Amino acid sequence: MPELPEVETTRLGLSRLVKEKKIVEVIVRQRNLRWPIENGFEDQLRGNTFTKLSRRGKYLLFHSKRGRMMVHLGMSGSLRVVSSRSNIRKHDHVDICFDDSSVLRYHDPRRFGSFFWLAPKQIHRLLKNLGPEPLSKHFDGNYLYEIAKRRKVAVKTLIMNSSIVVGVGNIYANEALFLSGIRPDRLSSSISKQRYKGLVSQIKRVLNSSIRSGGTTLRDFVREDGQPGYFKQRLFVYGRGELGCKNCKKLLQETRINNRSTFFCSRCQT
DNA sequence: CGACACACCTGGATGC
DNA sequence: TGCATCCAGGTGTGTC
Repeated sequence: MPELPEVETTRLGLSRLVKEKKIVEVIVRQRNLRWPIENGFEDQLRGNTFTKLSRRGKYLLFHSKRGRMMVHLGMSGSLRVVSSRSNIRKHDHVDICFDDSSVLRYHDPRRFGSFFWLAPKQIHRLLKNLGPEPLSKHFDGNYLYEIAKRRKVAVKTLIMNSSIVVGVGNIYANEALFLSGIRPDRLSSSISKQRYKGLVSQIKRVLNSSIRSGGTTLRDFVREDGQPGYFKQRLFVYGRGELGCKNCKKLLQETRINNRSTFFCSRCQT
């Protein structure tokens, strides 16, 4: 999936294309996503209009007068706006059709994504335990250090825990640890406050930088217009297992932490 | 409470 | 060509 930059890229791109249009039809071809799409979901949308598109972590929230549609893209989901209802591909699970004949179309081969309808003021249970936004001022070195010193996990596992901070997935966790010179397998409680300040600023930097490039496309992520993101070319470690460190040329190490691919330079990261 | 394995699902790459 | 195996951007749930 989509990590935070890809979700934000989707939000920015979709916003003007879905707002202030009347929804005339909703077609759900596959209800069995990560959680089944509830019966009645379509009825909440039909005749409705999106007024605003926001994001919490990796969840997109489509606001309307009657409530909000909450969407998660899972590992392989993407949303785009197409000009007509035709040309349906395999794994196009949801169509939201507007009165100008454009269609907001959800595509997701692995079906780890999800769609929910939220009543006004309802806070979904999946949003209740989320940590701060990584790009907000609430996420800083002091905050992360205070949590880290009480935990006994690898620092990479720490920053990928959405109850501590949202939006840092496997790609950007690898990148931010490289940029701040911290080995991903270091025990969270063994790292100084100063180094956490550096880590936090690199997390913010890499996420912002990727949003500006339209996110990272590895295989199937596409933006709202069907174009890939261009941040892949600027990755320092993720997916570069056989290659040398871009900084010192030493061969990168590849390992697994929490069963996720992990890349680092044993010279530049300590 | 924290740590961790496992679950959900398809498709692409790789190896025999 | 076919089949088995492994791996992939996430994260909630259950168990200890």
